[in-house]
Amino acid sequence: MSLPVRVRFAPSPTGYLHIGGARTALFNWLFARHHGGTFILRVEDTDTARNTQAAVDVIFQGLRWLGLEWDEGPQTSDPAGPSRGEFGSYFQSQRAGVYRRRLQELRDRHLAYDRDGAVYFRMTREPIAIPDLIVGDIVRPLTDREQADPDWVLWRSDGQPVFHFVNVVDDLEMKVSHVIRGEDHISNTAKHLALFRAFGVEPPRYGHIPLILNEDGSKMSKRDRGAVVTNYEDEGFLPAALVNYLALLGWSPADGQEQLSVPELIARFDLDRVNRSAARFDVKKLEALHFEHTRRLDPDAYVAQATPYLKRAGLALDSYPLAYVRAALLTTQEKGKRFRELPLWCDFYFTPDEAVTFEAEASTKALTPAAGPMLIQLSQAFDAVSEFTAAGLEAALKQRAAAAGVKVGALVQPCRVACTGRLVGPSLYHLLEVLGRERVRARLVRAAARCGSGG
RNA sequence: GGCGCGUUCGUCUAUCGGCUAGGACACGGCCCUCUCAAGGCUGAAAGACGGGUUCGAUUCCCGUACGCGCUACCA
Repeated sequence: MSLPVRVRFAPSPTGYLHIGGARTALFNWLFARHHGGTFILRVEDTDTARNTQAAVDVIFQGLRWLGLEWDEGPQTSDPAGPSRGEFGSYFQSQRAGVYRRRLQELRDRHLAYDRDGAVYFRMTREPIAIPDLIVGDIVRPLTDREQADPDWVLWRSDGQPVFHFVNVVDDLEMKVSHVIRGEDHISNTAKHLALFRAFGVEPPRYGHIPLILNEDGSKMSKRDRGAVVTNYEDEGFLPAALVNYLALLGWSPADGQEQLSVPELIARFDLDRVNRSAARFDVKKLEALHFEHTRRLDPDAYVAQATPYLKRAGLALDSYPLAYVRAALLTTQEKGKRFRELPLWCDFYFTPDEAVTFEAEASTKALTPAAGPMLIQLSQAFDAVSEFTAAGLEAALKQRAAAAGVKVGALVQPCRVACTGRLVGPSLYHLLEVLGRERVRARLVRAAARCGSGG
């Protein structure tokens, strides 16, 4: 590893960022960060019919959400816009001159020639050995078709260079040291190696990583929800959790530790512990990691992450004092839920007392005729509490239960439903404290009246 | 069809010839408990198949099956 590490992620802007592409980007990024190298973003936008600036934005947004900042590459999604790095442009659509120059170079050396209006590469007739950092050394003999005619097209008759050519030229020009990409490119590598040889330069080192499959083992297509990175953002997964999960698909640290922060991943990631076999995507495990990462978040970060999702869901957070919003959200942190489902756990904080709605099952189970008087008594007991805190409220409620000769649960559930409208939610005493004396009183009284009427 | 890559509990994985095959997620049971959880303890669960090599194979080699990739003037 004498040369400086330079790796690249080279997506084609097709309108979405594939989860497999995201993991390829992640492995490249981790490898670069681990070795103090450079992570390059290059946009392969040669398909002018399909590629749009909006599609480029989707990729940028996905990478940024995951925290995969690039050291070299475009600064804006406009192909003609500015870029960072000395080897730009980083949009293939802007690099026609480079490709033409390189093509001429091959022609001058009689390694490229015209046939039927296209330019062909004079491919080696020998089997090609592909050294791979992950799969091991592979020898790929020529296929029967290649035996008959090993040469292949570099430049189409319509005036466009082909993928294999621009890919190699760019890796060469951008001084890429390691190519980490999906194993679907493993056979293509023979062509790429031959091209590097034709240019008379040392090829990069290759590492082909296995594919990601659906949960049922089928191939992921763009139609699969789980294949699209934005869906994970919409669902409210923590990016650090997705990064952690993705890293574990095909790679594992020597000691088997599974919860890893991004800095830990950077410190420990390397190619020698990457697998060779395809892995299925298991949302349950992602959820488990999301749970762990979420609980470990510092309170301010948790509030900052959760807030946009709740606003998007229509909760009027802005109508409440910041301290109240913060306290309310923090009662949900230990639940470790996806942010998308957070409204189920905290919408009652942001609902006027008279507008709390009771779920049908909650109402029948907890707001029984017998519960009415108990709620009134509980309300009075809470009024008598000097400090309206979780500890004080817990003591008061337990005292009330003992005095009434009922189990604590017989009081807890009616109280919870009265205040939240639901049977599940954050810790009761904590949510009462956050709601405060006035709101709690109003809700208990209102629900008590409802008990009498039989729902 | 040809060539290449892959194959350990349901899932992700550990194992670099000695394994009573370990961990995590998911699942079952028990405990704890203000709901749902979480947490603690615990249970069930794997080496695709067939040959070799070896004192000994999950580990090395070959074959078969299955999956995937490439085999384009797609990327």
